[in-house]
Amino acid sequence: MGRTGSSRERLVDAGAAMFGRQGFHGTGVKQLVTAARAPFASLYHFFPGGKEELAAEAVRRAGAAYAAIVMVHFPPGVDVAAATEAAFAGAADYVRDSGYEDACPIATVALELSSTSEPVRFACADVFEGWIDGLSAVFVAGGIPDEHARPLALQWLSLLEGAFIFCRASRRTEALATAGVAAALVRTAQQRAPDQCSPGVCS
Amino acid sequence: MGRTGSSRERLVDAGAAMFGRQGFHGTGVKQLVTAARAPFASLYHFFPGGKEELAAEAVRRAGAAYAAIVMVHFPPGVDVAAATEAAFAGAADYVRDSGYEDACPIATVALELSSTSEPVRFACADVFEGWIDGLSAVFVAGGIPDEHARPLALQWLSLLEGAFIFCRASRRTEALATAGVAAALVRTAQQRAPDQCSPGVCS
DNA sequence: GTCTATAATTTGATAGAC
DNA sequence: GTCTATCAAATTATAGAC
Repeated sequence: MGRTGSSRERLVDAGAAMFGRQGFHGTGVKQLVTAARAPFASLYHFFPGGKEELAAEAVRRAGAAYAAIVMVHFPPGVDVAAATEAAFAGAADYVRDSGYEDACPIATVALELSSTSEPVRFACADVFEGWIDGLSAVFVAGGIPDEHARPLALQWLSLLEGAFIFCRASRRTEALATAGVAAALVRTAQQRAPDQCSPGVCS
Repeated sequence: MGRTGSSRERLVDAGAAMFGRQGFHGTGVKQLVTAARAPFASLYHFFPGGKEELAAEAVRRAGAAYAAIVMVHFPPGVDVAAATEAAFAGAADYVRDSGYEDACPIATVALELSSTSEPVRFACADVFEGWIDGLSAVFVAGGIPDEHARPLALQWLSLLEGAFIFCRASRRTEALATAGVAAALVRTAQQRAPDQCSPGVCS
């Protein structure tokens, strides 16, 4: 985790990494402060709400970091379908290279806490909404009609998140490879006029 | 949970329900035996491997039950696209009606334990593989070319699993509705000859 | 802001009688 | 197979000195 930044920063970074890999309930606060090389008391000094408050902030940080990783594949002017293929291929490499430990940094926490912690659920929803908005924007920039951008982004991200689950359980990248092909269908929408829209690419 | 079946059966049923909703680490063994109305000692009598061994069997039971729920929408002769729309609409109703607590019964456990419990990871992978095979079979029966069936099933399930995550976090059904439209694209593959296959529906 | 020590509870799991 | 009692460890969180 390194020793960069303040104790507070290191706690959030450690939380982003550990909650993402082990989940919320699978990560102990002692393990967390140790990994962060932060004083134990600092956790409750900076986050009076304890583990839950730290998790909410860790989710936001992990979400922002992951958005940046995905958006690297969408520089201005890039072909949307080609970028999609590259993004899914990159995700597959990343999951495999981590020994199938690292995939989506917030999905596990989202599923664990969406029914029991409103602050964390809201943080997850907020991160997801940011991803949808970001993808929609690059889709529009890439020539996708405005009204198709959001549903396509949602389908694109659903394919990615779902495939992550299958890849981690099977320890194979087949699901991400296959999902990437489907996500690249954005090019189909790109080549159609809005009034000829095929069911499946718009909702 | 009822008081049907043996203690062993009730433990597995309770595990299937509670691990699905609260995750593995979020469910305590005491809470579990209480819900199952089973003697505490029975857990370790029937499952010497403890919580982990019970979880592996609960995953298999929950997976089989969920497959049945989905397959209800695919009776012999049904139109695959129509069945897909019905299945996703049914999933959206189910998630909403549960207060966004119940979605995929094994996804949370799969993400929590895929890196730390080989028996549970394998059970999840096994269940997923069964779902893929089952869906592939109904796709083939519905006229999808053999070589397209498995990738389509994987894409279909990835869309469902991913959308579940977004729906639970956002407490809205938009993601499932949108993913359902994309999944219904199977009809596109159905109407194309294998050699004219569009990228996105085969891999 | 960080230290040490510990409170208070819960956890998963076991022992031995019946 | 089930009972009661309990263990040892880990858990989140807090108190009070510095």
